[in-house]
Amino acid sequence: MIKFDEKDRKLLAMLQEDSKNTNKEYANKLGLSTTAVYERIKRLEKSGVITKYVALVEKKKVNKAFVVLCHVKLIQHTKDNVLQFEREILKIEEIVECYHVSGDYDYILKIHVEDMEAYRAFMVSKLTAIANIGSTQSTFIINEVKHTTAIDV
Amino acid sequence: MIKFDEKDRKLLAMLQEDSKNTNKEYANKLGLSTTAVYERIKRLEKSGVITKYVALVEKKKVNKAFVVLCHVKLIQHTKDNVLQFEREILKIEEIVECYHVSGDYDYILKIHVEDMEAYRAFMVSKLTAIANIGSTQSTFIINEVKHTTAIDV
DNA sequence: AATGAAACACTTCTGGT
DNA sequence: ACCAGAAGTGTTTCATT
Repeated sequence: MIKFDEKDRKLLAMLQEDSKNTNKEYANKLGLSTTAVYERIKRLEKSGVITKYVALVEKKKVNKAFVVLCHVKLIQHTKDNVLQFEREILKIEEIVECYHVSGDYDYILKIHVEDMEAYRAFMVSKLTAIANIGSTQSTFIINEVKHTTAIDV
Repeated sequence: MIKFDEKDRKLLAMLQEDSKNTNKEYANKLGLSTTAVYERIKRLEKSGVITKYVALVEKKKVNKAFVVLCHVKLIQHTKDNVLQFEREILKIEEIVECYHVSGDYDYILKIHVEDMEAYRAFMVSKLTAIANIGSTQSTFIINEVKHTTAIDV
C-alpha cells in the first residue's frame, strides 16, 4: 500500500477539487517545483490512487435532474441469477449507481431521468423488464444537500 | 437552455469519460479541427453544463472502502432545524452525499470510512453528535456493482 | 526526492471562409 | 461555426544536487 505524506494529501485534495490547474499552481501551494509536483502526480496515477480525470456535468442543464433511489429485491439468489441481474444493470444508462446491500433489500440503485413521466417509462420498459426482480420501492430525492466526488485522504 | 447537437453529445461523453485527452484526439474522433473542439468545450463550460474537472480516487487505495448508506429521521422539522442539520452535514468529511428524500426517512447519507470500527466511531462522535436527529438506520454496501459520474446526454 | 533549464506538446488566439 | 497557422503556455525530460 502506497504511503502518503502531507504534500501528497494536499495534492490529492487539490486534484480532486480541480484537476485543470497547472502544476505550477500546485507547486506554489505546496512549496515545491513543477517537476516535483509532476513526479508526485505520476506516482499517484501509476499506483492506482488516481483512476481517471473526468468532466462533471450539471444535471439540471442536461435535463436529468429527477433523481430516484430505487430499492430492489430479487426473487432468486443463485449465482447465475445475481450475475445476470448485475450485467443488465450495467447496460442501462439511466442507472448511475448500483449497490448490493445488506438489509431488507438486495440492491439500491440511483437513477437519473428528466421527470416523473420519464421515470415511469424507465420503470415500465427498462427496470422491470429485467428478469428475476421481485419487488421495487422508489424513494424520490427532494433535494441534494451534499454531493462530492472527493474522498478525504 | 443550451441546445446540443450530436457532436456536443459525443464530446460530453468523451470528456466525462476522460478529460485529459487532447483536443486533437477529440477532434479526430468528431471529424473537427482542434479549434472547433476548443470552442465547443468553452461553450459547454461557459453555459454551466460542465461544472468542473476533477481527479477520481480509488477508495480501496486510500482506506475508505467501507461504504454505508444511512437513513436519518429528524425530530423537529422547522426551517431552522432543517437548515442547521444540513449545515452540520456539509462539515463532516466522511459524508460524501446527503439527500433530502420522500418516504419514511428524511435524509439518506452516503458515508466513506475505513472499516466497521471507524464507522462506529463516526456514528458516536460525529453523526449522532448533531442535534435534532431522531433515528438512524444503517445499510452496509456489500458490493459496488456500478458507479459512474457520467450522465448520458 | 528534489531542482532549473531545455525540449516538446498542447491550448489559445488571430484572421479568414 | 468552422479552419489553418502563429503565438503563448504548460508538460515532460534531462543533467545535477
